[in-house]
Amino acid sequence: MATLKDIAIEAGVSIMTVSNVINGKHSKVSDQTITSIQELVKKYNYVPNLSARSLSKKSSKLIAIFINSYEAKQNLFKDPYISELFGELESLIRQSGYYAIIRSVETVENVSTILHNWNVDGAIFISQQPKEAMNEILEHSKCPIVFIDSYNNDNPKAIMVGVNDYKGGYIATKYLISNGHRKIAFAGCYSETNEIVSQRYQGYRKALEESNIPYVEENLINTFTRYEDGINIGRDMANHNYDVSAVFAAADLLALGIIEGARINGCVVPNDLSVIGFDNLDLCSLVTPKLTTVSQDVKKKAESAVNLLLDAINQVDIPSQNITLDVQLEVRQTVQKKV
Amino acid sequence: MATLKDIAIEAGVSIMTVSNVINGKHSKVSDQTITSIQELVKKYNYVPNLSARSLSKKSSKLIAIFINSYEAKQNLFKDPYISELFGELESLIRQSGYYAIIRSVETVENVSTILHNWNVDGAIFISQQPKEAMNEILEHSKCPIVFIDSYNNDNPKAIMVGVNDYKGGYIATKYLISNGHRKIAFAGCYSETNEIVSQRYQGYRKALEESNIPYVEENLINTFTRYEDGINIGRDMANHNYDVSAVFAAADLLALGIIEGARINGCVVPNDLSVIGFDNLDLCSLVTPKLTTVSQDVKKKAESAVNLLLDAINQVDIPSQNITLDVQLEVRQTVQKKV
DNA sequence: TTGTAAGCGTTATCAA
DNA sequence: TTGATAACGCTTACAA
Repeated sequence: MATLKDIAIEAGVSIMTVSNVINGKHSKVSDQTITSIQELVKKYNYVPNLSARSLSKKSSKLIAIFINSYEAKQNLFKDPYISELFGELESLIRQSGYYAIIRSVETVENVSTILHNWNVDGAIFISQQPKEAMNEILEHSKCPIVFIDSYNNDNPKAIMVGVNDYKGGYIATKYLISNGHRKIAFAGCYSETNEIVSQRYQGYRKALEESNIPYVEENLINTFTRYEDGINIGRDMANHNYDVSAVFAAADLLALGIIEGARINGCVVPNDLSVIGFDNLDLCSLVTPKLTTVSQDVKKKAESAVNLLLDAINQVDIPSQNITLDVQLEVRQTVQKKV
Repeated sequence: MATLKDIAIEAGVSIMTVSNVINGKHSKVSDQTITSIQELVKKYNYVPNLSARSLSKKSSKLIAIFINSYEAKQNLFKDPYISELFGELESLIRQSGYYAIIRSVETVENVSTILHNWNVDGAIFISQQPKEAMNEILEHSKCPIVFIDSYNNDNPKAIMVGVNDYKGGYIATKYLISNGHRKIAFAGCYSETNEIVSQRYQGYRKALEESNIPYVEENLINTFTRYEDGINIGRDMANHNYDVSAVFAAADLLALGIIEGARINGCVVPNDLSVIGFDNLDLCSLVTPKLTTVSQDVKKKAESAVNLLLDAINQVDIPSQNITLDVQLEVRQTVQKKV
């Protein structure tokens, strides 16, 4: 591998002159030497050693993408929402001239180690982090970090990108109610620490309340959000283990599973059961019946995350640290008027 | 950030002593100093600067994962097979003490630049590469590279991991024939350069030939392999644009799309049409009817790739450079005896 | 058991 | 416009 030194020697100039040409500081070099050096660069296929550059500049052009190691003991990349988001992020990072290092993490220590190991310029978390973890991570790091889909109002260092989960839960439930449903289940991975789902759930509760529909505890179905989990719930619905005419599922995959599980057991959506999902995966408009769902714009989410991060890296003044993207209802075919 | 120097000063020893402790070369340091240094390491949360280490060791502990930028103008991570494979690879790389850098690439030059920029120890391609691209990449790189799902018999430097695509096409078609089908379509992204699909196709042809079934050119359906592409094909099948009673689709997603497209248009699988897919995604056994498919073991594929790569990095003698994993037929519910 | 010196490839700083 | 020098944080090789 050719180095600056090699080229400098062959060109009969100093290393710094070559370095300046490489870095486009043309004001500091004569046109003559520029062209002669550029030829040599081409001839030897010179590419800068980024470890060396990183060492000397104290900035690596690396962005770390972190993801939780497992959920339900499963490769998280099997989740189509996560994969799509990841693909968009990678693409944007590359187009911005950065390099993406991907890392699944189990503990908080893992994170700061990586951050310092590689002198990364910034980081993005693509799966939700509990508030305590966020605070600990932020405390130990000096580079900006964007958290996607996390909630934390207390820490000013936290840069967050998310969607209006509360509104999502609200409009979905409202829509079911406006279609005459009053017995509505909420299905999702509900827990104190899962703010996303809590928010969607709060929106659901609010909509019920506004219509004076009494809340029924049994209608909160706490579950993982994989397709197979939905299958089980759909089966239970078909078997009338729940007294509901509609379900709001906090993830499309879960909703699709519910529909399938119900169908297998003789309960047809939307005739016998109305279902709304969340995410608006491509799949929603391809299956039958097409899934009515709360849509979020994954591309925009990725863009917002990368833009915020780059602004923070470049110390651009950011109007607001956080971005909450809007959601909207995609009305399709899985909700029917209750007669 | 604490450095070796900081710790050395505080401990009143030389940098090298600290370095030796960090690297576990305990034979070279007295027990006393070891413990005192280890305390300081903990106190200052010392983590080694891997850029510096990489620079001086000429090895980075980085493994690059490459993927083609786009297919059908689409984020490739939307493909569940790719995502799952990627997730497994990331996990294995991490567990092996390496760091994964992910990069989508458009041109061959991109690749060698990254390889040299970061001094990566090895690389893995997770989407199929044409032979010429492989050769060019290998020529310009000195680190070992594993190609998943690529075909190249000519280049001894190429390390390849794949599945027996030919056999997959063969057993799928054979199974359809044994169920009385004689008019069988092949659907896939067929082209001269797409060896995977060509192999599956050759297997299909071979099976037809063995049963003296004349080959019908119209039954080769050349298509992208997304769900939505399948929808269109299924519709055409329902409308009898093809004179077939069965389809072998070169990807599960495509097969599922075909089934759905057919169903929407009044053609029920397996009663009116038999379908076999390829990959054995989790989804196959969750949908109705459950998809009969040629299964490949994605986890094993990822393991094979990482193991071969690590062996090559560590110069372990490898019995064979290449691994071809077996495939088998998963008989489920989408093939019916033709009456 | 401990330490010294040189070098990895680059950039920043300052001098010529 | 060009170059010399030091520095980034670490490891290798060798000396004490």
